[in-house]
Amino acid sequence: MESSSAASGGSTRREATRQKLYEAAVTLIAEQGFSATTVDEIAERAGVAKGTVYYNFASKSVLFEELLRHGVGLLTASLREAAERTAREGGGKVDALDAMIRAGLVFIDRYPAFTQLYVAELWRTNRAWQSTLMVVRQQAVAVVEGVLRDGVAGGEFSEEIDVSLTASALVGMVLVAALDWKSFQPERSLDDVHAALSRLLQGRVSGCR
Amino acid sequence: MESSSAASGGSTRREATRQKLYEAAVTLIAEQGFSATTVDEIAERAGVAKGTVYYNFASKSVLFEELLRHGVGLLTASLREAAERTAREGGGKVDALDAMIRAGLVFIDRYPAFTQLYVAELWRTNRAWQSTLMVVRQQAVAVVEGVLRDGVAGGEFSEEIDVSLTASALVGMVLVAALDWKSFQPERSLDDVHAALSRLLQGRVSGCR
DNA sequence: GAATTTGAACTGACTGGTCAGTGCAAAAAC
DNA sequence: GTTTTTGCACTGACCAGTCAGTTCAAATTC
Repeated sequence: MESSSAASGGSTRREATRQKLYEAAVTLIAEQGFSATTVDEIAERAGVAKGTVYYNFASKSVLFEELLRHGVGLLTASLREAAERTAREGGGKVDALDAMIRAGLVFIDRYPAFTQLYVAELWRTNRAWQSTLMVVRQQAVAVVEGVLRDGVAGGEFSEEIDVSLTASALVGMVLVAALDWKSFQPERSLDDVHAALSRLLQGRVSGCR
Repeated sequence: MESSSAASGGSTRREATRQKLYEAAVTLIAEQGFSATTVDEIAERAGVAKGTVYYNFASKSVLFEELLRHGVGLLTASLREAAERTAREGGGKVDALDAMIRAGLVFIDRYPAFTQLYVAELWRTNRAWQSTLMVVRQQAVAVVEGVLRDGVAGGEFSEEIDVSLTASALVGMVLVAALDWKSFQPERSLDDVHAALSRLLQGRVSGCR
């Protein structure tokens, strides 16, 4: 009979409160950082009693860790989807990279606070959720690396390229450009930003005389 | 007879303790974040009493702000020097960009903790030192933008490029690649990393078939 | 050149406040 | 009638910032 649960993951009501808590936590932590954000603030912004936070999550750090997992899961899925879509449509690996750049921009456009918070935590050492972060980072970067590797194997990219470093650099390019976009020129359109990054990717800035 | 001070900037002893405090603070804050790092920890690692911190800096945030200013000052000077050197040696703007990439890598190689901490704070809003951070960021990015602008004016780069976005993207490329290098593949050489990024800059990954 | 003074630099115990996490009885939702 | 949420008082640890007192090297005096 499965009692009162929705299809997959537990009761709907509970899921809704958890979602509210995620949303409250993500913006507050993006603004202030993890330690500077209090559980009382999170509860207040979510419109929920403090006790409810602890009814739903074992601790403040657990809430944060699940938030990270949840967010990066969305990003990874989106990147993977973009790569697969171009493959289905018969595009080359350059098109796949370009589509992933766009997917990254769309993600950041939609979840700027999450991105901000993720970047702020990624290279920290000595934190409780460091291992979670590493796992989850690898999932996302692996998608980009996969496309690069396939491109090299298929002769579309030079054999000289360093897959993992290039993947990091591409991620960095999109990440920083997008965060600056959102922070300092939020009025610009996504297409505009995408065009600028495409141009850079294809070496039309400094190569290809 | 000018009493007990050394030539220019206040007593030497004081300057030495401030330096020790900077060094202690930068690593601790890079590891744990600003709020999670206590003044007691900073004092202990610097081998100094807590009171000394407050004798030398008005508050924890002021210490941090001065640290930021100090660090970004070093970076900006280094980028500017790289650009000027290539100009003196008759290199083009592509060479200047390449030299700045190297200068960025050298800086991050030398001050990884500072870089880490800077990235973690850069896109936060609502923090006391936000305005300091903006000013200081602009100084560094402006150097890259200047080279791009000159390159466009001199016909070396396409007129289509978006200067400020491209500058952000380039900074991001170097930043993320270097942080990943230091965090996950620290055994690699700087030349190696530099070569990979040069290749990407010159479009030899996906453009220029 | 020994004795004394000066003051910048430093010390560390202490204070007042903040915050994660708890406990629980009653209400609401399902 | 079970699950979830509420409201709120409470605890104990932790921490930024303070301040009365100490140190010591250079300057001054004798």
